[in-house]
Amino acid sequence: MAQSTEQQLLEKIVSLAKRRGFIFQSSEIYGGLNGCWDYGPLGVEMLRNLKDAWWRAMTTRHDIEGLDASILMHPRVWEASGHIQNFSDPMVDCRECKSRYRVDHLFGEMSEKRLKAISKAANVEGVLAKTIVMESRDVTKEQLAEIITAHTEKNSALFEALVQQELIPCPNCGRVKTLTAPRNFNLMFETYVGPVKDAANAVYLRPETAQGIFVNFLNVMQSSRQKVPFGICQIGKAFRNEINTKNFLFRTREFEQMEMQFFCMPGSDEKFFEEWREHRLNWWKSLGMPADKLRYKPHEKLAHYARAAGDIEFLFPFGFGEVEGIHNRTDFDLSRHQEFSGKSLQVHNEETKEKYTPFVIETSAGASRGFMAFLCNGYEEETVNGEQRTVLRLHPFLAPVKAAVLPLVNKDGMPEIAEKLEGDLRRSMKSFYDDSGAVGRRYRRQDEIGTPFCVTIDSDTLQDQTVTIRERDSMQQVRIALSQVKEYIQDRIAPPILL
RNA sequence: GCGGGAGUAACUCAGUUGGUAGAGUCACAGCCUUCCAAGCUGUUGGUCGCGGGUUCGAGUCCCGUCUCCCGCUCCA
Repeated sequence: MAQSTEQQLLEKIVSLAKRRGFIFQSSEIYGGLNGCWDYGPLGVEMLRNLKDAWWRAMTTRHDIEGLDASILMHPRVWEASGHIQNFSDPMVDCRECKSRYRVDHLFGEMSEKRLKAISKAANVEGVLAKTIVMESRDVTKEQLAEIITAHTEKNSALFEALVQQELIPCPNCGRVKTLTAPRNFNLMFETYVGPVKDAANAVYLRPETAQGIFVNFLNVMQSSRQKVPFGICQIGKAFRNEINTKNFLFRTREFEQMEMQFFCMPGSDEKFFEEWREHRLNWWKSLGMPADKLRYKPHEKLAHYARAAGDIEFLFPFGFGEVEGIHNRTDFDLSRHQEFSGKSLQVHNEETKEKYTPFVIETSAGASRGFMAFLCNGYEEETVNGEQRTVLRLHPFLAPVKAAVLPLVNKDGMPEIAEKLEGDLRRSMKSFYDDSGAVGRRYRRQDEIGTPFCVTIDSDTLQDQTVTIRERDSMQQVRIALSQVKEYIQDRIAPPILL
């Protein structure tokens, strides 16, 4: 079957990423591990640059503090956050047509008649009788789905009975009694503290970095002498046991987040949500993403904690995909941690002399996804003088190598001058010395890894101590004094300025 | 988890009815080269994804499995 152009593009990027040392498959010599990837020498430089750009954009503000919380946290954290309840969905398979469903999604297409029959049957089991829903007599699909799902998580007997009574057919093939017993899919990775594997000492690998920020809210505020409104930011790994990984780095089980939680007064939350949404979109643009490959998409269904939410999406070869989520988390998290820990997380309002629980605006960017997005955004093939040129148009701040130093030919002392210059540059930026093959070939090699500047030592250098600097995207050259090279490049690889 | 496609050198791929694993690129060592790659010489590099089976003999046939891509499903 013919592959789409987009598919070929992604494969070319994956291939380049491996060949040049950006991304390798995890444990490759053992056949790989599903959805796990390693960052090679160039990949790790670029990833660090990306994280650095984000870290600078956050922590150079007066109202944001940094944090690096432990990946393992007290298990109660995840009860409070709702992950233990909401991150495990009962799912069923159809034995005949092999379709898979979340239990709560099974009721969407059902007829009123069938719903009533289910309600009746379920009520016999005494499930609905305990709920408020029955008092209003009319059970909506959503309510029924919620009740049965919640019940099924604890005990699957009712669900199985309903299937056997031919009340829940497969929505796809329509056959009855073909659905398997519900199984819980827990999206959190579980491990054990101490050498004994026992449910009593089970802990989780964090599925988001946010909770480390919430539980440290007061610690940070007091030690840094901040006052609401202010934010706490953190970069770190998070883990989700996804059913399916997909699209190279896009959906993986281990990934890195760049999160900032902004604490504010209730009532100011909507204003800060808008501000941060704008600000974060601008950040992506400031690193070279064109407006037509970025969009903001509001969530249609809101999570249990959110009042407003949306995604910043980038146009990947496979279509638009989320690179950052913006959420108004309200006071949900702090309130829950207050409730579960018994510790006050309220702050004092100096004007009204009252205590309140701050609202939180979350900006949660994917470092791994962002990395892939910039790789895809930068990749370009073009024809120059009849020859193909592959170039990674990365923002200079993101580029893994900032400058290559090349002797035009390997004689007349050019290599010596070039090596000395490269040694000087190396102290303040990632640089590379290359003397193999024709200079044009060396330029193209640097283009392929996104090096923004190539400095060439030629015969003029021997005469007047000047060199050429060739810019990656335009391929234009300028001639400047050897002594000016470091300053010239440093001016042009600075982090973007964010307004 | 289901369906489809793929897996042979670091990369892209050939490999005929089952009969001694190949090319180009890349890399490395030289030569050549005075500004936009694919000139010359040489070299390194392969458990043919992995494990079984059939066979005198398997990259090739059969079974299982892993990984990647696509589509479903999933993605609080």
